[in-house]
Amino acid sequence: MNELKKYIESLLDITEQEWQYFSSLLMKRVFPKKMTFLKEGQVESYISFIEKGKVRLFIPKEEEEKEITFGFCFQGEFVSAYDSFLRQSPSRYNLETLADTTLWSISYNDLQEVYKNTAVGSTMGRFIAEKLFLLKSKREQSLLNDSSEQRYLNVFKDRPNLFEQVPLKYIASYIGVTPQALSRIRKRIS
Amino acid sequence: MNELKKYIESLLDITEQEWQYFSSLLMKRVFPKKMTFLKEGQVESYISFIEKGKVRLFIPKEEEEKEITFGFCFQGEFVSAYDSFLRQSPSRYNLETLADTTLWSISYNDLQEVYKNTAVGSTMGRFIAEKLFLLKSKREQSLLNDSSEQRYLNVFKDRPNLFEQVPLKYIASYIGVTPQALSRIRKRIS
DNA sequence: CGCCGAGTTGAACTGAATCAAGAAACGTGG
DNA sequence: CCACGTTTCTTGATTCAGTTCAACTCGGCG
Repeated sequence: MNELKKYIESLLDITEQEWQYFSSLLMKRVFPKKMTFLKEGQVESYISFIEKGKVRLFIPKEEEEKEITFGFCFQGEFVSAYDSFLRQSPSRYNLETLADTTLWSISYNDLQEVYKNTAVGSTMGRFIAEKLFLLKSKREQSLLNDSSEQRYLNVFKDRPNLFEQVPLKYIASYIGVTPQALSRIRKRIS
Repeated sequence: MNELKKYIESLLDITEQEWQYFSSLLMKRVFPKKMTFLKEGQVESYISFIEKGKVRLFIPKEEEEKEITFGFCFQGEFVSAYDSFLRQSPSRYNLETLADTTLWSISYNDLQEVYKNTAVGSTMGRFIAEKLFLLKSKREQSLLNDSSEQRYLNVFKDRPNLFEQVPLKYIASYIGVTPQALSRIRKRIS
C-alpha cells in the first residue's frame, strides 16, 4: 500500500488525514495467475492499483486466437475496465491476470464519496481520466496513421520491457495484426 | 454564451457566483469557414465551446487527400487539441473550421486557476476528461475490433446527421479508409 | 457556359489474413 | 534433471480487402 501512497504523492499534495480517509476505503484483492477477474458483461466496480503482478485487457472471442488484447497493466499502475466503471454499464472486455497479482481496489461508490468530500480526490480523479485520455488519444492516432511496422516500432520505443513480460501473440493483437504478421515484421526489421 | 451555461448546468450544480467567475475568463473567438485556427506544431492554449459552426480535427500531410481526419465537433460541444492542451506540448494535428464558427474559449492558465479556486471547476475538468476518454476508448475498440464496413455502420448509428454536415471524404478517413473504399462500402450495403 | 471539387467506377497491385505445418521454448511430473 | 506434452513462434502458400492510379459523372457556382 506504501507504493500507492508514493505514487499519489508524486502526482499531488495530499495531507496525512486525506490519505487516512482514502486508504481506509481500499480493499485488498489477491488473484492467482491466468485468472479472469472481470468478465465481459459484468459492471466494473473498482479502480485498482497493482501492488504486484500484471493484467491483460482483452475482448474475448469464440476462438482464443481471435481475442483482441488492447492493454497491459503492470506493478505500480492503475487498472480498471474504466469505461464500464465510469458509466457503471456492462464491460465489453475481460481483465485477466498474467501472473499472481495483488490489487488495492476502491469501489465506485466509495470513490464518488472521495470526490465529493475531498478537493484532492476530485483532482486525482481528473488526473487519472486525463492520463488515460492521453494514452487512448495517442493510440487512436497511431492506429489511423501508422503502418503496422511503425506501430511495432512505437511499442518497442515506448515500452521496451513489454517484450520480456508478455508473449508476442498478445503484443501482436495490441498492434492490430495476427501473430504470423508480427513474426514477419520482426524478421523484416532485424 | 447562454448555451454554454445551460450545458454546464446540465452536468453539475454551479452557483451564480461560480458562473460569473468562470464566464469572466471566457474569450470570444470568431473564425470564417475553412480557417485553420490551430496548426500542427503549435501548443493548444484553449478549450473552446462551439456556440456556432463546426470544426474538423486532422493530421496534415503533404498531399491534401492523405490527410487523416479523426474528429468532428459541432455546435454545443467542446473542441480542443486536448492532448496538446493537457501537456502544453506541440499539437500533432490541425483544427479547421468547416463553416463560419464562433467559440467561447478559456485559456490553460485561467482554467488551472478555476480548478484551484472552485470545487465545481475541478469536477467539471474531470467530467470533460472522462467524457473524452470514453469517446477515445470506444474508438480504439472499434478500430481494433471492427471491419471497415462495421465502422461505417457504427458511425451511421452513432452520428447519423454527420452525413449531412461533412463531405464523405472526411468521414472516409475518420473510418480509416480511402474515399474510394468508402464509396464501395456504401454501394455494397445499400 | 465552363470549371472545379466530390463522388463513383474500373484495373492492377499490395499488405495482411487465413490455412496449414513444422520448429523452438517452456513447464510439469517422474 | 531429463522426457514429454503443450504452448508459442516461425515459415510457406493462397486468398482477400483495401490502396493506388486513372478516367469518368454529377452538381453547384463564378
